[in-house]
Amino acid sequence: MKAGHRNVNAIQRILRNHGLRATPQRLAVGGMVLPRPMHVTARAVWEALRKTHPAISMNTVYQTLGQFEAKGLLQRLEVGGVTVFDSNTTPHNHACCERCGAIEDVPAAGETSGSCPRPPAEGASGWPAGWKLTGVRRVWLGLCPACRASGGEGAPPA
Amino acid sequence: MKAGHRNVNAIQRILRNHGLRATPQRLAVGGMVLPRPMHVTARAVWEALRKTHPAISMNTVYQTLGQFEAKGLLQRLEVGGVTVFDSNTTPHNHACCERCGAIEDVPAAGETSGSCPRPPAEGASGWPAGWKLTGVRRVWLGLCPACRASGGEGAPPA
DNA sequence: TCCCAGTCAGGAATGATTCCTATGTGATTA
DNA sequence: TAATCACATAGGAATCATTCCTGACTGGGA
Repeated sequence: MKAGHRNVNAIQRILRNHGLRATPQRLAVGGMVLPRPMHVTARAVWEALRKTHPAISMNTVYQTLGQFEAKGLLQRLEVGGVTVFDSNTTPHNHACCERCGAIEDVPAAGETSGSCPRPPAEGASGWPAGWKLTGVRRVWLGLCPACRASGGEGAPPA
Repeated sequence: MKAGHRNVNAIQRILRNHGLRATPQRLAVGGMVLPRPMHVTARAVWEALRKTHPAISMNTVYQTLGQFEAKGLLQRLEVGGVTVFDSNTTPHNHACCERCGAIEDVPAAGETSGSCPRPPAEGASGWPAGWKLTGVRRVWLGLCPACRASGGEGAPPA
């Protein structure tokens, strides 16, 4: 849970490698989201960081997350009407719980190989006429294990 | 362009069949979005209907669209950070222009049959452990024909 | 040490969506 | 046809996420 110096140095290196100044705020945001794949909202980051950086503003969090996204360190998702940042930037899909909003990564495997992370060849059947496709987002909808277990198969969200 | 009586009657029938009162506002919303597949935002509906119903409120539009969605007459999409309602409720995918935000339906054909509109068999490789999947949303990202033609292959959104 | 670009915090502004409430209206029943 | 009631509507306030603006601050190079 506690970010050691090794961690901080690693984040610092990542930021500098991407042309970003390693400010305390950015190190804090990076130290929270970059070490492992996770999904967070801007608000969640802000609330978590206020414990260690009481003065940090939402503005800074949004700006920092936006910069991380621009540098390819994060991926922005809009799932279930919520904007979340995903620190897993490899091609993959997501499952979204329709009851609690939980999001889980789903590997792109198990589908027609290459059909998910990359668009099909232009002109293939089903290709929207005239479009230039560059990527695809796939979101599975359903119930997460917790909601499924709590008999939520039809119950409304909490 | 002009909604004839035949059209109004058809909408009226649809509403009643779905247990909804056929009020003028609902007929107006339904007459605009139901006759043919289209993608609209709540605001677009509101602005269009103000011409014929100057007093209609956003509240009513949101509520009506929400009811249509609840009855399965519309499908709600969140694409590119915008909420749009799609009157094509058959299983299909969407292409979204990253420049102008245009949305186009993409038939589910041309992919592994059954892999898109329906989730794979539970337990298949790539299935998120413990989840109960009920559906999938796939969005192709790219450039629409218009933006592509206007040399927008790298230009920023207007 | 001075200067400058990049950062930051705070607050205002914007825009979508939802909530609240009094009033209006369609459908049902007598 | 009139009375009644539940459902709908309009209007406005409230909420929430996100962005914009501004002035102050900071680290690094000249």
